[in-house]
Amino acid sequence: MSAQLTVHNSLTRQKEIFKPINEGAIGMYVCGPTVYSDVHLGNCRTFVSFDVIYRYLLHLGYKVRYVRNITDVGHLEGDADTGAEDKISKKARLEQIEPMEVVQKYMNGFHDMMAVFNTKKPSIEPRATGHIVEQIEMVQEIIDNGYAYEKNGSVYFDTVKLAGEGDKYGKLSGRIIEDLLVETRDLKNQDEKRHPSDFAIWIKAAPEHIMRWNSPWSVGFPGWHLECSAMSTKYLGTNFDIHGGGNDLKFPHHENEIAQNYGSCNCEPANYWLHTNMLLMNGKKMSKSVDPETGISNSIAPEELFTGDNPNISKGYSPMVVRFFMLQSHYRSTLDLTDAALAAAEKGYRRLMEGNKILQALAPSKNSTAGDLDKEVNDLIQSANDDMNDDFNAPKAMARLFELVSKINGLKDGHLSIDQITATTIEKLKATFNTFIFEIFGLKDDTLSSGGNGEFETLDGLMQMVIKIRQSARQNKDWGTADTIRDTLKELKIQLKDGKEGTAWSKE
RNA sequence: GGUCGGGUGGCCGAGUGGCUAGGCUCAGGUCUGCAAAACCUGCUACCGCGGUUCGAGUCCGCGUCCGACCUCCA
Repeated sequence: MSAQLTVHNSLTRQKEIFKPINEGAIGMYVCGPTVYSDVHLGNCRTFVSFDVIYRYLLHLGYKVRYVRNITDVGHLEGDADTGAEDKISKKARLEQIEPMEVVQKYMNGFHDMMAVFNTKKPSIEPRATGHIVEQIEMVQEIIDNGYAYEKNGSVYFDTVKLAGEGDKYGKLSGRIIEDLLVETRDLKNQDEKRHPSDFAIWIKAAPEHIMRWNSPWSVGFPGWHLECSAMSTKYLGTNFDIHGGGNDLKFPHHENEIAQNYGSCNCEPANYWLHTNMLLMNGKKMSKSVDPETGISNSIAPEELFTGDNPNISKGYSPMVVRFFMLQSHYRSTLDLTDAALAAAEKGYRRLMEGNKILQALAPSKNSTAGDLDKEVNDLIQSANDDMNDDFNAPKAMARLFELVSKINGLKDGHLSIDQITATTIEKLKATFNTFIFEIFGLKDDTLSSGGNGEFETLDGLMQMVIKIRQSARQNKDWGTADTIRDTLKELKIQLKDGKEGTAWSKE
């Protein structure tokens, strides 16, 4: 716990004090999606995790250039050899449309989903096809430096040469070249490679391959790993602060990225590598294959999660509930998505939002003194900040907020005395909640009618009228009318809460 | 087989040497016309076996189970 930001660096496998290259500014590159199909829910978790990291860095006052690419060429099915097919190309062939149509369609869908999850847009979102020139230049540099060789129009990275120069190849993933040799299966066109662990950085296009560009070596297309090296270098420089991505990208993608950067400029791209862990469902990896016993597949699309139209869940959950659910675990831990866990998250999310509403309406006492409670509250606020500094420990910071919610409810209930908290502390608490919930965690309060244009005011006015009518019925002991009003509202998913100081309402 | 990471109370999930995580569920209570909400109280766990230590979910060793990557998958 300290005021200093520490991050877990995958490269060294330990927490390190974060020091940006240029004071006050941060360059961050995160591997974006390959847009050949609808966005995967696990992918959403990764980007929500990095969204919180991005938001927190901004909150700390850093100027952040956040680069997240769109992979629209080069990601192959199968090994990166000429026998395999580009994912985008394949989809275009199957759907009989232009590759760029495939890309546009799924990129739009991806952007929509990112908006639904309330993630901030990156500063730059470069596309691989828009940087073919840069990639060809990088291939040439790597060849010139002797780290790559051309064979039959394709260019391969010489992993053996790099591995011979210390720990430069395999450092991130903990792999050594001898192991790679043993593990590698029978691959097509292996004879073009000098070593099985070598990987393609330029691939000669097969006749049926639609996406192709001219290059000094052949009409072809860049290897998948190359785009991230080229684009991160272009927008963040040869050495930048943070590189992130899903855990599963560590090898081969990120390892090869590092290799390419060494090969082209003998420099290590990022100082800190951050990797998010996987999202599981019912304790297992999500998989579209159907279980022969149950007849259902262990997978769910984001839309299905919202609508509830999936056998793995009992009802739909709002995007903010899902985001809250994701925030309750650390980004480096696996997260198990189950119906029960989502239901729990939904309740917790509402408790947090309700707590904040009560807090914001809280009036400080005029004759208050800083008692024990004042200190407790200040300590909890400090802890929440410290937790975020400790490798972005959002779940722990969240726990601190819930402890504060407990205090807030106590104040509302009269169980705790507001005289024990100074007006300054109340103001600080209000600001802290708004900052954490909306700015850092990126949640939105969807328990309110969020239509804007005074829609909420209208609804609230109506509700106050209904509550008044019910109140007079209650005073006349007309329980039938009072309960009819309550039950009817419940059907409309509006809950009435009878308290000591009158009745409040909220949307479920 | 190799590499990496895990096994925490009914469920989810923090926590790296001694101090209540938190959310949800469940049980009892306060309040309430009844209910809900809110509040209070209770349920006090750390895969197994060794070891280090005054003291270990927390460090070390072995075993065991699970997941990821190595092969398309975030």
